[in-house]
Amino acid sequence: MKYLDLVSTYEKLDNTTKRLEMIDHLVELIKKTPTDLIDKIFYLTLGEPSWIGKPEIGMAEKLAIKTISASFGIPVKKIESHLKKVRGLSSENRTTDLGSFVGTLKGKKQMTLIKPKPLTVSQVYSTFEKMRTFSGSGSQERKMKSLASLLGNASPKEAKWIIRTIEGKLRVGIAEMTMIEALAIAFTDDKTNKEIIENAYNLRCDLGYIAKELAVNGIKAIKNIKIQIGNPIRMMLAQRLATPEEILEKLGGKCALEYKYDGIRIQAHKNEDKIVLFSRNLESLTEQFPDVREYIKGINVNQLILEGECVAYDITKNKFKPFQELMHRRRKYDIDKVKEQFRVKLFVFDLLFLGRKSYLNESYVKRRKELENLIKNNGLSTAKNLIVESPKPFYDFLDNSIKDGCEGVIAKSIQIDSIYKAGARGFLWIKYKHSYQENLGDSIDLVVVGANMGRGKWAGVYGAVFGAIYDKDTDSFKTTCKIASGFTEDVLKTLMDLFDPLRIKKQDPRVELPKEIKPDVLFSPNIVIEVRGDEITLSPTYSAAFGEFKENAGLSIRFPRFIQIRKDKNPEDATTTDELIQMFQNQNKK
DNA sequence: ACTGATGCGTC
DNA sequence: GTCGGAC
DNA sequence: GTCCGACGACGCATCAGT
Repeated sequence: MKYLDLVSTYEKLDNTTKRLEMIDHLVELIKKTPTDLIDKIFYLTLGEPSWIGKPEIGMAEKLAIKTISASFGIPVKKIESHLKKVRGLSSENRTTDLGSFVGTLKGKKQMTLIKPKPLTVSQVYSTFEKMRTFSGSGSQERKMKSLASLLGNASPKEAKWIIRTIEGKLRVGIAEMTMIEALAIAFTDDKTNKEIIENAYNLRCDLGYIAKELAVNGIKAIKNIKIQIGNPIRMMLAQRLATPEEILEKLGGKCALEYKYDGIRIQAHKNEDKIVLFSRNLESLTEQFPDVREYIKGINVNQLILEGECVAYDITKNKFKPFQELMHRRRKYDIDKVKEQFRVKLFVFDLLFLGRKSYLNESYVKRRKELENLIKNNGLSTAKNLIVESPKPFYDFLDNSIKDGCEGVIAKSIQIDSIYKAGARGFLWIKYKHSYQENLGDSIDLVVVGANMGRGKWAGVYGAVFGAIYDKDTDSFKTTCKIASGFTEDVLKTLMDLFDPLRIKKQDPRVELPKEIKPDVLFSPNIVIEVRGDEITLSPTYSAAFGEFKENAGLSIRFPRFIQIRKDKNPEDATTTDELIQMFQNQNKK
């Protein structure tokens, strides 16, 4: 099979936003793919499952640019400035990426050369597989060589999509759910079968495998896919709603509330003495948390799958440590040392498998009850919970969760149909975070001092904007975060016009930008925007309130999002260093 | 042995 | 993680 | 309601370059 067959599907997908049309194109592709390549098609377009343990390719935009620079003899600087220019220009089409650029380069070069033989799917796939295996000194060079030779044999269109694949973003508007629907139609002529396929995918988490199984053994085999201890299960996610009242209504007037701990989610599998741990995205966490493995080992059951939130805990102060500190535990080396320094607790909140039985289709109430029977006297706790039937106790429980150092609550359906449903499907779980409460005092006003150009669907507008606070003592503006979320397309366009007259070539002397941060464009400090965040964090990067709480650290914002432009504010009216310091102190008192 | 750049994972 | 857009 | 893809801060691993 030619790689061009794949590429032409990509091109078609790229030219439409209609989902039904996309599915048609995918069905056509799947139908003409030989059985032995079906899994590879899936891996090339969606990526391979990470829990299998293969190393990543370890190559993304910058290294792709370096490769292109070497093989076409164009300086890296020139490619980067070209991209910047082109990203600032057009908006209608999505041809402003590195992949398209390579395509045009190839186009020019090929005028004089003989057309290369078309690449095959296996050729491209196996080159990527080979690149994963390179490591150690000189490995980057070898990866670039592999990529360069692939590009050398590629037509302009092939080159474009090879680069997009390497960048890790096809950006054509399809992902797992669309592929599943296409599978159902292609192999069973009945799109309602997507539920069966999705169900199997939830238990196997490898669409390449599912697709091949479907191609070889049909839908019957898919129905037979069952939980295997040691293979992760796709995690159930929570929806969001704006108020506790809405949540209660959605869940039928009553629900269970659980603390939403600020840590990382762990799915633990126990088979006799063998324990494996998975993250939310099904990466292995087994090696990182030997202490968690011990806790699980202590449960007196042979086969078990459960889920919980793993939080860093300060034993002497008897309270949680910030999420940032838990991240010290996500490491490969010195685990035994760091495990003492950052003790960890696991708050268990769900049971998926016990003995020989799947609990996925049991109700929340039953799963929770079984869980509470299991988690006794073995170093584990269940997530704190309460059943509520009205807003008042909801708010009280929420307040308590914040006082106890959590982010908020998860509301869970206690109806009979409240099964464990993988993916963010349905409204059986609804999260409500402290930060959703529209407390005006929680937002901050930042001066915009620069921006980066957007990519993909944001080509032609700013992709992110740099925000700074005002430091009265030094009469200067200190950056504290980038803001990219919360903009509508209209606002984004408005910003282009608004900042056009404020563009400057050289950095304003009153603005302090950390050297790690590289804006595409600089603005003279003028426009103020309102920004909301979940939390103020200690920052190794930003210079706002630098050194105030920690050596060589400033303050930044977790999950910053744009609220509105504040035309009524002058740059000197922005949130000040003192105010930010005050906010940080208040937050840590809780 | 160290630093900076880059990638990739958590949220 | 947050968010908005297209369906 | 679903699905998708724009983009955030931050910590660790890896590699190139010194």
